[in-house]
Amino acid sequence: MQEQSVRRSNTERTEATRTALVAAARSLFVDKGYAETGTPEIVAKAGVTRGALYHHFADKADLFRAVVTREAAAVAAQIETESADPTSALDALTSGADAYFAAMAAPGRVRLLLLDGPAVLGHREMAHIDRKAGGEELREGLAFALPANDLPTATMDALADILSAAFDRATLATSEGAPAADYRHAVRRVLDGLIRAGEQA
Amino acid sequence: MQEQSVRRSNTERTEATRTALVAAARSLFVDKGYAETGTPEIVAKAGVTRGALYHHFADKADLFRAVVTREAAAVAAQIETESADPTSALDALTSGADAYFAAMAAPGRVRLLLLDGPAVLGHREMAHIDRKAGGEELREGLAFALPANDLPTATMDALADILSAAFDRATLATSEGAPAADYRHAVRRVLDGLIRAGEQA
DNA sequence: TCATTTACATACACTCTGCATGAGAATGAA
DNA sequence: TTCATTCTCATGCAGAGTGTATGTAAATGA
Repeated sequence: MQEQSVRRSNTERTEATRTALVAAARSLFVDKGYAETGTPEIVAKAGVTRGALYHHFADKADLFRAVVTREAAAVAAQIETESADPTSALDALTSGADAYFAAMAAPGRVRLLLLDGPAVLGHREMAHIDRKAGGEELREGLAFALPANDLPTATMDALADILSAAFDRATLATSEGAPAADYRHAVRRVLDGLIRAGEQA
Repeated sequence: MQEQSVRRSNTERTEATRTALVAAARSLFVDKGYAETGTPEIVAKAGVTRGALYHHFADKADLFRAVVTREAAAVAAQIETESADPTSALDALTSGADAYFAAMAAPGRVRLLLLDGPAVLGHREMAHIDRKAGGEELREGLAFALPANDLPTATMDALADILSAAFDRATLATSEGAPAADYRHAVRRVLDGLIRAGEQA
C-alpha cells in the first residue's frame, strides 16, 4: 500500500509542474519583464528545479510562448463572452473595440501581449498566436460593416491589420496613464470615418 | 616635433571611437538584432576594446540608444527634404505618409526603430526620441487637415498617436513581404474617411 | 614642468543559459 | 508480481556575456 501523496501518475506530475512553471513565469514576466527575469528565479517561485523547466520546455522563450498563448486565449474568450450583439455597422466595430480594450485592461496583458510578446517571439508568431486564439473579430466586423464588393479582400486584410495596430497603441497609451477617453474618441473617429466613406462610395 | 598620426587631441579621439562604435553597433544590430549581438563582437568590428565602449557609454543599451537616436534623426531629415508641399488636406496627409514609408524603407530602419527600439528602450523613450528628432509632421498635418475647433487637442494628439501606430504596422508588414499597395490603399482609406467625416461635421 | 584629468586596456567577478549525465518513480508487458 | 523501459525530474558543468575595478599612457592646463 502506497500513500496517495507520494504516488502520482505521470500525467498528473507533468500537468502540475507545467502549470506551476507557467504561473510562476507569468507572474515574474509581468512584474519584471522577460529579459530581466532569470530561469533560476522562475523555478524557485514554482518550487521545481531548472531541470524540470528544460525537460518540459525547449528553452526560456518556449516557456514564454506557453504563457503568451494562454493569455491570448483568455483575451479571446473574454471578448467572445462580453461582446454585445451589434445594432448597427458602426456599433459592431465600436463595441468590438471596447470589448478588446476591456479585455486588455487585465493586469499584465499589455506587457505580455504588446511589449514583450512581439519582441521575444516576433510579430509573425504573435499574429499567428492571436489568430489561432480566435482574434479575428476585427476582420469579421469590418467585413460586416463595409460592403464586401467595395474593397478587395487584400485591402480589407491590410485595413484590419493597421486598425488592430491602432487599437494596440490605444491600449498601450492608456495603460501608461493617458486618458482613456481621448483614445476612445480618436478610435471612434477613425471607425466613423471608415463607415461614412464606405456608405458614400 | 611629434607625428600627426600619433598626436591626437582628446576630442578627436573621442569622436573617432564613438563613431566607430556606433557604426559597428548599427551594422550588427541590423543584421543580428540587439539581443543576439554581444559587446565583444561590436568592439572587435569597431577596432577598439570593451573598455572603450564602457568608457563612452553607460551600458549596451546606451550604445543602442545612440544608434537609434541617429537613425531617427536621419528619418526625420529625409522626410523633411522629400516632402512635397500639399495641394489639399488629404494630399498633405497622404504625401506625408508616403514620405514616411519611403524613409522607413532604408535597410535596417524597421528593425532599429520599430522592432528592437521599443523592446529595448520602451515605447515612452522611443516616442521621446522621435519627437526630439522632429517627428511631428503627422500631428501638424492632422491639425492642418481637420478643422482645429472640431476636435479638442487631446483627441487630436491621441488620433495622431494611433495613426502613427497604423503607419508603423503598414511599414512593418511591407518590410516582411506583404504587398505595399494593399497597405497604401488601406492607409488612404483611413485618411480619406477622416477628412470626409471632418468636412461633414 | 608637473599635477590632474581623460581615454582607454586588462583582468576579474558575477550571472545566466543550455546541455549532459544520472537517479528515482511510473508504466506496461510477460 | 517482475522487470525492462520510459518518463520525470535533480545536479553539475561548460560556455558566453555583462558590467566593473584597477592600472596605464596620453593629453590638458596651470
